[in-house]
Amino acid sequence: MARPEAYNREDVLNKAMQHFWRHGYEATSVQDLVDVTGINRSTLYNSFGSKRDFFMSAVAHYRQQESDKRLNILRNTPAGKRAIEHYFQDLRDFAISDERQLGCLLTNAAVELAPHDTRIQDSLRGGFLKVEDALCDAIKRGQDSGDIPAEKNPRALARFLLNTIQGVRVLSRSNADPATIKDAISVALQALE
Amino acid sequence: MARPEAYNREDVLNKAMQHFWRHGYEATSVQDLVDVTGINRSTLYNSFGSKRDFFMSAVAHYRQQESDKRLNILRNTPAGKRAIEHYFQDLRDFAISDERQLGCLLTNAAVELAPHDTRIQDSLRGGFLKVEDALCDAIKRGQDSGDIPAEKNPRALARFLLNTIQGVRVLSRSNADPATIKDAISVALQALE
DNA sequence: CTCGTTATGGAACGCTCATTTCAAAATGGG
DNA sequence: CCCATTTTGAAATGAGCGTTCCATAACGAG
Repeated sequence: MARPEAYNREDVLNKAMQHFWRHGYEATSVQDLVDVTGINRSTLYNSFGSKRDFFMSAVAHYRQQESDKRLNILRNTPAGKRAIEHYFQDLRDFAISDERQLGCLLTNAAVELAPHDTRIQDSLRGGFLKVEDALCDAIKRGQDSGDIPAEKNPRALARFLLNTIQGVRVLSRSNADPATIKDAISVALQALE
Repeated sequence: MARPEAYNREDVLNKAMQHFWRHGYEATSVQDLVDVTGINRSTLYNSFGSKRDFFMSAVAHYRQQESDKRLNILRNTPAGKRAIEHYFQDLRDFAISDERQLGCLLTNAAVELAPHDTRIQDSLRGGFLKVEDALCDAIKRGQDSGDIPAEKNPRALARFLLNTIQGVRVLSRSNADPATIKDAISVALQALE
């Protein structure tokens, strides 16, 4: 009953997300978004709202595509300790091969925008909490099966691991020596012993 | 033999640093810098160069004022383990009382700019390496005095602690729950046992 | 007191920013 | 086949960006 859209929403969101991920929010102009997504300015404003709205959608898209993909490793591996080791192995492999220095969109956005935008801050803290909770569940599974010492506080351990993840995201975005990242992760995982 | 400067260089650098620290690079305009430092536009360009140059100077100023201040805790406490504990206690106290969500200027700059500016990236990596080296020295002192297990790899441990610091900087900038930061640090320090 | 030198104030530069406007184009139901 | 509805394209908006320019002010040396 009306003219159909000439673009694919998923595709556009993905391209915008990639650009924000690499360049950050402020350094990305609406013109950049027009160029990289291939859609028209009007289409952008009609379908995705303001630049800030578009960014929020890109963050949500990231949480669905990238974040959840990695969280599922954590949730779908029954053995808790193995789940965590697998998760950090993936994190390490991505970090040391991250030649474009992407880091993590959520971490990047937190550092750039969290102090000035509570809407984004809340979304990001929600994303971090999901990771913390998934880690905590995995730790408890590991304790139940005897792979992780029962006397450890699972919540504190999960928070520590979340903190370690954030550190790795910063280091890989700064183009740190891969050995630094490897060492940081392998020492961190000693906390499970 | 010529007109003297009407401003104090240290004072101007300090005010600019504070503003960049809180707002980041891109979100800070030259007009903001003029307003916050009180100096004139011409004076700014004559004495500090471009906005990017000014930012580099602010980062250098931060490394001298803030970073070195904390590094001296690490270097001046003879007992290595105590030095590290004291350093992290300071980090924790700052992080949980960091209501303005400043985080660390070096970390913030790394996340925002490192992938796009090798000049800044090199400066920041240099700053991180100084922390890593100071931690490594402190660990070795702790091992010599028997406070830290001798079988631990001091370099790997130092890198792990550096990574932990970066994580804390991200979490405090995101306005994380203080308990999260406390847990992350106290579990991390178990690595010295 | 004057002159060379440097700092200052403020206007002006051209450009890019995020956002809006509006007519033209493209559809499917009646 | 045409009309109601929505998307699309391109131009325009005004504000703000980083940077430059130049006349004026303020000093120390001679």
